[in-house]
Amino acid sequence: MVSRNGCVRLFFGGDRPGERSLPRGRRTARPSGDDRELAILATAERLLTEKPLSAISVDDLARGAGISRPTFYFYFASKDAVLLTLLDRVVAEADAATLDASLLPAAGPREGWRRTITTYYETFRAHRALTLAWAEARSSSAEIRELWARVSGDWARRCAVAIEAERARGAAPPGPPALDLAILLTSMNERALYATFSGDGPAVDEAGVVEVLLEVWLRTIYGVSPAD
Amino acid sequence: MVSRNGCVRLFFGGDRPGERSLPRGRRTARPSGDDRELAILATAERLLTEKPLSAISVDDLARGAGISRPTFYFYFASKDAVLLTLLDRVVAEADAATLDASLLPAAGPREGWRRTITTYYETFRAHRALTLAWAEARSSSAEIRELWARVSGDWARRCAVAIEAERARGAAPPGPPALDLAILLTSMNERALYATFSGDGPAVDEAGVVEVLLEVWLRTIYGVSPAD
DNA sequence: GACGCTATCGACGGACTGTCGAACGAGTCA
DNA sequence: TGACTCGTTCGACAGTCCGTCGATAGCGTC
Repeated sequence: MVSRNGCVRLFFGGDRPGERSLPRGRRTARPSGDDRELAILATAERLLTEKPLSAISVDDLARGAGISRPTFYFYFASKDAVLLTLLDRVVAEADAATLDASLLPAAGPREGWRRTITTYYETFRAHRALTLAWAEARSSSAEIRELWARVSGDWARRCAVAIEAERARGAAPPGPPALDLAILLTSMNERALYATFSGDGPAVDEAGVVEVLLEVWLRTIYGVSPAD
Repeated sequence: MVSRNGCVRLFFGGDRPGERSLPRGRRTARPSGDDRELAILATAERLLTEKPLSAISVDDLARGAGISRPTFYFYFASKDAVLLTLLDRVVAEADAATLDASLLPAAGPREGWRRTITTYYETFRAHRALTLAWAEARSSSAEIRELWARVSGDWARRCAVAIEAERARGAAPPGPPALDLAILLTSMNERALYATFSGDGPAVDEAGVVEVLLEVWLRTIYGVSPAD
């Protein structure tokens, strides 16, 4: 009796929403394992829009998917594993969106950076509940922490490359190491978007947050600081 | 049988470390309630340097303080209440440090903002374990979330006032609402320091983080962004 | 010396977790 | 046809943690 995990993640890694394989007409008496899996994932995403991750038990997920608690463990090793699978999907989506955005030609730096920030913003806004759960689970699950570290590390490295390019072509002045700046700016985006989505703590309102973020990015990358 | 909480928080609010009242020589047979309280708090702070908040049980705290688990509940309503008490102390310390820093005259803007950021940084660095626990508990406890919201809100408002003053005296150019900028910059500091302290995810190293943060603040407050 | 306040703990009930082992249905192969 | 496997399911168990109730014990005090 081996858990199906791992396979699940690979499955979703290569999957695009709405592209499920065929068994549309014929049906076996019992729903298939894949249906169960999807039911668990759907239940998780639905419940997360209603209450925080910590208030959702394995039993909730199992009942929501129409199975018993032990059966849940046949599909996923834990509640965190479900979240991880869900996040893999969002990450894939974000990567695709970033790629698309980077292919379009930009009118100028402001336009280019605005698109970069907007892409990031829209991707997570589209999965607001998941984003909040992600932040919550980062404390409790090492795997989720690692996934996050990888994603935000990639993101920061990509931005650093872009900053260096701007410096190389003379559009941006020299300054602190580009990677350090990129890390700080992406950290700011992460934290600011979390605050805006969750609504606790001081936050810039949802309508204006991208423009203000953009302004901070532009001033940081293209501006210079005064000498005392 | 009423829990002592609330009183506890007031007690610590007005307390400075090392200023305990007198019974140094004489001793009652049983350690007093205040001793127990302090023992619990000390145990919590010690254990937090060894493992994350989620890995510490009420039983751990009780045993560490030399009492049984039910007795723990005589002193604190929950594990989170202990953390809240600890955090109140750090917040008081941070407020005092900020006040001290704001009284010194600064040589110029760079020097002034550096001191502001350094104060914030040093205060939390001095209680690294607590800072990480704080972030962890923000998901699970509404009270801790509110304390955090209050503290970081105050902090952002104070910075906004300073930015407006710089604009008023002509040292800083106009730009987005000062409070929005202040919220983003303080969010950046918060997230960046957490990353630097915890070491997971991309982070600027501890030696350099204040200088790079400072550069982002200065460019954002005093710089201008290019038109496309 | 009876009363009340502070402090203490054993024991309980409840929520949740993760696992073990039995069982059941569907396909396959002798 | 029966036996054997494999994927799937769940009841039941053991374990951890939590928060509470009720009994009790010392200390001050009126």
